[in-house]
Amino acid sequence: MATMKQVAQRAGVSISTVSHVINNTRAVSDEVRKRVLGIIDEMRYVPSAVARSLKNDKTNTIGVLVPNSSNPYFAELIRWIEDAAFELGYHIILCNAHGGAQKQAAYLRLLMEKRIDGLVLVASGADEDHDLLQRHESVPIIQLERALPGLGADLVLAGQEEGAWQATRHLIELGHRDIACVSGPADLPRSRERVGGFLRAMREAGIAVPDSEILYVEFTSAGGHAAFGSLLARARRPTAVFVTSDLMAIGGLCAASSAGVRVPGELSVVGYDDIGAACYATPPLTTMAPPKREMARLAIAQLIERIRGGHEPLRNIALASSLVVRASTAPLH
Amino acid sequence: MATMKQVAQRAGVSISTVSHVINNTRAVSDEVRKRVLGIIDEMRYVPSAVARSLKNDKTNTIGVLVPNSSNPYFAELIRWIEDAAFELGYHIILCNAHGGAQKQAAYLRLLMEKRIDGLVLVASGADEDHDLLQRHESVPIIQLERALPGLGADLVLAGQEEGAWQATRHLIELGHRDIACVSGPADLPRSRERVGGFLRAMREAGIAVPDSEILYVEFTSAGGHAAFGSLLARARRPTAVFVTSDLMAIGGLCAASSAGVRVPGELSVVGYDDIGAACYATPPLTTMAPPKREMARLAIAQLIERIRGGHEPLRNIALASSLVVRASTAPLH
DNA sequence: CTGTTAGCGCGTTCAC
DNA sequence: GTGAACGCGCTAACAG
Repeated sequence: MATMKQVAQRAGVSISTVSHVINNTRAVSDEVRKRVLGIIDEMRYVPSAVARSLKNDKTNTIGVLVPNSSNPYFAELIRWIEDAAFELGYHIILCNAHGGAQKQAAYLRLLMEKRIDGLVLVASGADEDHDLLQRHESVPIIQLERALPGLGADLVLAGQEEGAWQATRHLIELGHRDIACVSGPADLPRSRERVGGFLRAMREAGIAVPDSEILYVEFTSAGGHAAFGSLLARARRPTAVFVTSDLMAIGGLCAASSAGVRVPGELSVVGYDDIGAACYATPPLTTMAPPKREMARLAIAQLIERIRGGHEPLRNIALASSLVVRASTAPLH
Repeated sequence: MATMKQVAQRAGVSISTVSHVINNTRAVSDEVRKRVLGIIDEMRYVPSAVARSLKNDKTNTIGVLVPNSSNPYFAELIRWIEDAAFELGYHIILCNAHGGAQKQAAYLRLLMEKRIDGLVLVASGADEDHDLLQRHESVPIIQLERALPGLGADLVLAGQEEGAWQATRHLIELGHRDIACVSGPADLPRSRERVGGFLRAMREAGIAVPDSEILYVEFTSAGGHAAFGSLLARARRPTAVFVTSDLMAIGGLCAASSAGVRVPGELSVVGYDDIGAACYATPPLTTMAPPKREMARLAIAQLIERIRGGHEPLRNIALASSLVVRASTAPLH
């Protein structure tokens, strides 16, 4: 690939002149400018971001570390993150921690070597992440949804406890009292918060919740399917279920359908996340919708402000999620 | 962030010694090695990949350009691409063309500046992409699923025409003859190939296909929903539908359910892509499954071989998709 | 076994 | 309006 030097030589000017016509950083006679531009085009010269980065000590790159990018919720989040970053002239290095604390650590190391300008961290919650605290050194971090204990970084979230509370309220207001909760693994903070909101709503409504009404399963459609399977096999079935993610809820809907249980006729279901598929589930899923796009936008904006040297105290930005009522919930009988 | 020079100074050795202990690139006395390693740890020194890249003329980074990363099919593909790349020591820069030829061009430019080692190109098909031909200069490209006309690059695909043929055969073998086809926009090559396979299967079976039996809609669940809406409102309804993507099929299933049409009792539906949601649709969707993981693996392997200087003639790697029979298809009456 | 040195491609003084 | 020269952090070829 052509270099600036070659361009300069070919155009019969100095390297610095070429640099200046490229960056419009000082006056250049029209004649020289045209000539240089011509050569650049002719030689298909493309400036090297890596040399530039070395000089300027910034890469215009931000790392995005998520548990699993193929999960629709994260996929949608990433899409908006990418979008917002691109608007502001940044690129995304996509990193899937994918469960392994090991892979996550490897990625963090690589990101540091790459000298990313900032990091978007969507913590899985399996808190092996303390390694971060040591390494992040002055690399601005924005956390999405979940604050790592002790990591001094800004945070953007859409109150999960509050959202779960709201979803549960919806069911209670429809007259339901026998409400089960299907949650992801108990050790994930994301699960814990949502279950917390559920419990608070129930408590406030004066409804006792036996332990048996809360099922902890894998954070997948398969998990939801299994949970509904056992729930619906009971002698006394709940009349409604709050499921802490749409992915699980959709699995549950599938199980209900096979079991011949009508939703919402016999069973109301409300999910969480408002992934694209929720709208076309059978029946269309009532769910809590976090403002994914806004979260991404704010996260990137805040991160870039930090990158540009903002030294304000840490910010926690909390957004509200909204209940989207579709067809999977109905008044009790 | 600490630099190699500082480490060397602090350890009382030369810069090159530090370099060599880091890269294990020549013998270093145990004593010195330990000392240097100690300082490195103490100073939290992390080598700079950008300086290294400048020197070595490679970045260990590959660009991934897709139409829309939040589409579950692409999201799943990306996840496997990321996985395969990571295994081989490469990172991913994620780029959403997202429709705009403009954004795509901007990204390509940026990727060239970043000096990516290779590019994974999942062409949207809207062939504004000819700009590529000019710029890609010696940057190895691997195309997924669709070959850009005239771009001299390797290709990995899972025969779409063949897959569509197979899906249609499945319906025909179940006894269906009134089979409609719901396709994405007619101008997308992806759509055209799949419709082609459908038509071939029908023709081979001696079944005439009036134009009215092929609906072209948006490549989304909403599109599928709309298509099924109009299909099911007809006086004479098809008994089966081949839908060229699961996303559309799921939208269709939703429409069928609202219309009170039983699937597969009154209507068989087969999709394409085998996205995660297909398995938990209501009913679980019969669909063609491209070997996404294998495609990603092969694509990355081939790309990296090119990066390492492989100069064999261009390769077209074609893989077979497999039919996954679930519960959305049944014998005719 | 270790140190010195010359670039990699670019931005940026400083001098003309 | 233009050019020469230094250095960003690192690797590698060349001495010792």
